[in-house]
Amino acid sequence: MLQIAFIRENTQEVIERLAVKNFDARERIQEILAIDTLRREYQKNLDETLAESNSLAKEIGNLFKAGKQQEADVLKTKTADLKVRAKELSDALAESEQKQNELLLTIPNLPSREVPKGKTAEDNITVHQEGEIPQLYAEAVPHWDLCAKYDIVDFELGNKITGAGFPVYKGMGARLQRALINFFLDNAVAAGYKEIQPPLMVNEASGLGTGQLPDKDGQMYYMPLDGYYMIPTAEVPITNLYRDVIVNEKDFPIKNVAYSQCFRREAGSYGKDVRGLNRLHQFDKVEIVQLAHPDSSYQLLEEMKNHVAGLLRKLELPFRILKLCGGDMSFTSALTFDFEVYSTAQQRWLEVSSVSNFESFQSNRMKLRFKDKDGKMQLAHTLNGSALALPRIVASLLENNQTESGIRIPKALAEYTKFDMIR
RNA sequence: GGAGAGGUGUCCGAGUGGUCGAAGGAGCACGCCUGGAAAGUGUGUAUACCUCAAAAGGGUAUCCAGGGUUCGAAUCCCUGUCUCUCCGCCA
Repeated sequence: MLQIAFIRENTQEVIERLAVKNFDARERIQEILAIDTLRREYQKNLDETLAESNSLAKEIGNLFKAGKQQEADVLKTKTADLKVRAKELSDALAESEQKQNELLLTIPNLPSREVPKGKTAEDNITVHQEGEIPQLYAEAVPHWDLCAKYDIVDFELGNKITGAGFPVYKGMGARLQRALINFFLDNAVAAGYKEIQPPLMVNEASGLGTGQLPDKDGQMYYMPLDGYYMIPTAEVPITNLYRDVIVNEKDFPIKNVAYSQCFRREAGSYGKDVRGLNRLHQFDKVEIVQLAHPDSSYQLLEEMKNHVAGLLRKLELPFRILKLCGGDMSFTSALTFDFEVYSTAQQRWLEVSSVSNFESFQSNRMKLRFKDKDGKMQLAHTLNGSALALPRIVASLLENNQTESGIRIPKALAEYTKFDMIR
């Protein structure tokens, strides 16, 4: 959430930068500013009214003590009017505050100044590419066929038990999953991230904190009986660990890593994009999250990118890094880099990681702050990235490493799987 | 799920319906003391919003949350929520 004071003082800049995200904020901002003026007016009047009745109450108390009943009673009639007025004003204030807040929640984060203009994924900029795209033998097939051939991921069984998008991992498939999770976690811990195991369901306040709500309501699974949401990513519980927290400036950067299953309704997805492991309702992901001092958040974003790149290198996967254009960025992000690995049998790039700096957008929603050197309260910056999401990594590992005699497991990973071929 | 007890500042902890943003302690910060440290000692130590060009200052709110009673609520009443204890159920 953007800060109202910032919008008030930098109205034109806010509108211009939001335009990079293809968000026409002109009308909305005017509306917010109008309510802001009104809100402050109510606040002022209410404060004055309450100040008056506070001082009258004090006087009445003193008169009672002095035994001056009658004089006290006279003042009492005065306070009755003030009370009515205070009630009206506080209702009006609460209403305008709520309205303003609702509107503010609908404004996306400002893109950082280096975000390229653009409307769709076509306009993203490839900033880096490395690794060789392997030459496959003639009968090479996409991963869903490999999954069936080696009986490692069973989509049919998942359909039976739950529904589409909930695969069952079997045998070496299940072991490969477990190996990848440990591989990713170990690498993150070695890089200084503290391992956390969070709840897989969160309450509404947490959804609001990281920005899934109200923007992506409908993309999360919801448990109406208890009012909980299944997490779409560990980012939600992990970042919300610090909701309403004043962290110690000396502790920056705070680095956490969590493995979790992720649940996404993926309403509106269809076609070849959802084939096999390409898009699932339940999947596994290791997520890294950092809380940072505003001065160093972009430096840390680079560090996170390097970490992710290092993982892909160890897995010997060809990958590229995209800087997302304004139109392809998420609601909450200020700058995002996507990592894509090449899936040779599908002949397409698959997104396996998204690394973002949210600046103070999430921390303002969460009231995640720190006291700076001058003793002033400041919002921290939050960052996160996938390191990594499993399904498409598995897809490309299977496809890129398939041979006539089985699927080769990269060396770094074989230490974890305890097998180097899937046969 | 049933019964009971309780939620006060960074922490511990006091609190009678008015003078309580809140005693006292610990912690922390800065100073004095010391060769240095400990001890001792002095001062300070919440957040949000409004007001003010800014700072200083001032106002309002906040003692789990939301309502209510009252001229006045940390204190009384109601609801919710969380924690603890006991019982039940259970991986």
